[in-house]
Amino acid sequence: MSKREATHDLILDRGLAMASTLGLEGLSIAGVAKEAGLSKSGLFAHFDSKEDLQLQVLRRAVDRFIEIVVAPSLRRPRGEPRVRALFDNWLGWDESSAVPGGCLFVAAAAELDDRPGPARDYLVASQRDWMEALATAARIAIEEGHFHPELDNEQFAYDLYSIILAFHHFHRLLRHPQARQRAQLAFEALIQQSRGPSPKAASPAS
Amino acid sequence: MSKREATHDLILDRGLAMASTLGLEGLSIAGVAKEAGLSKSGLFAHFDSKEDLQLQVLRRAVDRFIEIVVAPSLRRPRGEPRVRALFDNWLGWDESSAVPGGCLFVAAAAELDDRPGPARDYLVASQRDWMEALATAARIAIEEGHFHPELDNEQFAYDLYSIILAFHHFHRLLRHPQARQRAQLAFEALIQQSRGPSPKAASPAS
DNA sequence: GACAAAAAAGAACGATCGTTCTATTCTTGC
DNA sequence: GCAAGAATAGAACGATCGTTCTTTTTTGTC
Repeated sequence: MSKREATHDLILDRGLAMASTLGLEGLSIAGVAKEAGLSKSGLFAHFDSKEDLQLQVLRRAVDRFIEIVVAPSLRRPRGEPRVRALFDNWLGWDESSAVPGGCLFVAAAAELDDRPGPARDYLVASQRDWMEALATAARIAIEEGHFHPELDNEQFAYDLYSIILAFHHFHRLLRHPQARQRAQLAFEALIQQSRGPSPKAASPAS
Repeated sequence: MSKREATHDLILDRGLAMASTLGLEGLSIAGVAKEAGLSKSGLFAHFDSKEDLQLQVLRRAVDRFIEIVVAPSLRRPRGEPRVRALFDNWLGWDESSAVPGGCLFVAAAAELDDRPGPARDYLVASQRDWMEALATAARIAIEEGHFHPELDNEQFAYDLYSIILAFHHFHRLLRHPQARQRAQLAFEALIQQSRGPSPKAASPAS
């Protein structure tokens, strides 16, 4: 690895850590430069613009997420065990040293949801990929006979995502001591519900 | 209402709308001033600092949330009807004209979770109040015989919150057309589960 | 170890930020 | 309608922002 690549890597890692606590917009060239032991212009030689830095930090976050969450889960047996691994590793991601300020995607989602541009486009695309990966994991669990055949696997992905988002909210903002336990109870209830007969027939009352 | 109060009110309403799209940190004195038809210094006469403006905008958001979500729900019958009203109005809040950029609390949560200060303190306190209100609504539904007597009402509050957070994520970021329907299906499943025998006994497998 | 190329530093730019000051305009009570 | 006071405008501050330029240092190669 050339010196350029090594420095580039270091910048992105420090930038990712900073962005997780300060947000993508909170990233300042001077701040990242200082953290990486560079001057502003020294850092700037690696990027076309601040927008470019933000985008590359987002890409780095996706890379790390795949390393920490996705890849290990794919090495687990198909079906429910893999779904459980996805959930467990996903919870762990939020406390990973790669993102000391908590999941960057949650922070970026709030920042970018009304700001069009390449960063938003990339975030949306990667989130859709992730949702499809979750739905696929559920579909495999159906094929394996672990989940009920009529389970709505897209709804499963939505429900799983919602548990994690609430965990992030209670853990990071409210510092709720039982956040993880709440998430795990919700997950077990979801698994239970996914095994049983289709609960989709619930008729809206009132 | 004095002129001062009227201007103050206008500033906070425009500030709230701007903060919902740009975030609390994205609020600039110059930007809010322009939106309110004032000069920078004219606006500044109403606030001690930018931090003060942010805090007061947050307070305004809580006031509006109570008007739009909480108060109408409390006028509904105790028990499940009130729980349903809370959920419906909460979904509506995210599309209210008061917050054109989506729920400010979600945006503020991501921004403030690592930034200590009065704004964070206030957000955390108001979120805890809201969680207790949700748990109380569930407890009342138990008392009314609508929900199962052994339902964990704090877990119910967690589950309800998670549905809304996912709705916000899918609706605001991914612009998912079925976001609302997904949220409603999840809500019906939660209600169903809250009526039935306690599902807490799910034993972690694997 | 000299030399060419690559990488980083340093200085400076215009713009915008939050904030403070003084001057001006508008409201309000008589 | 006039004076007193409140409300706002305007100008200016130091700081920081992203960005560009030139100069210096470092790296890798024969």
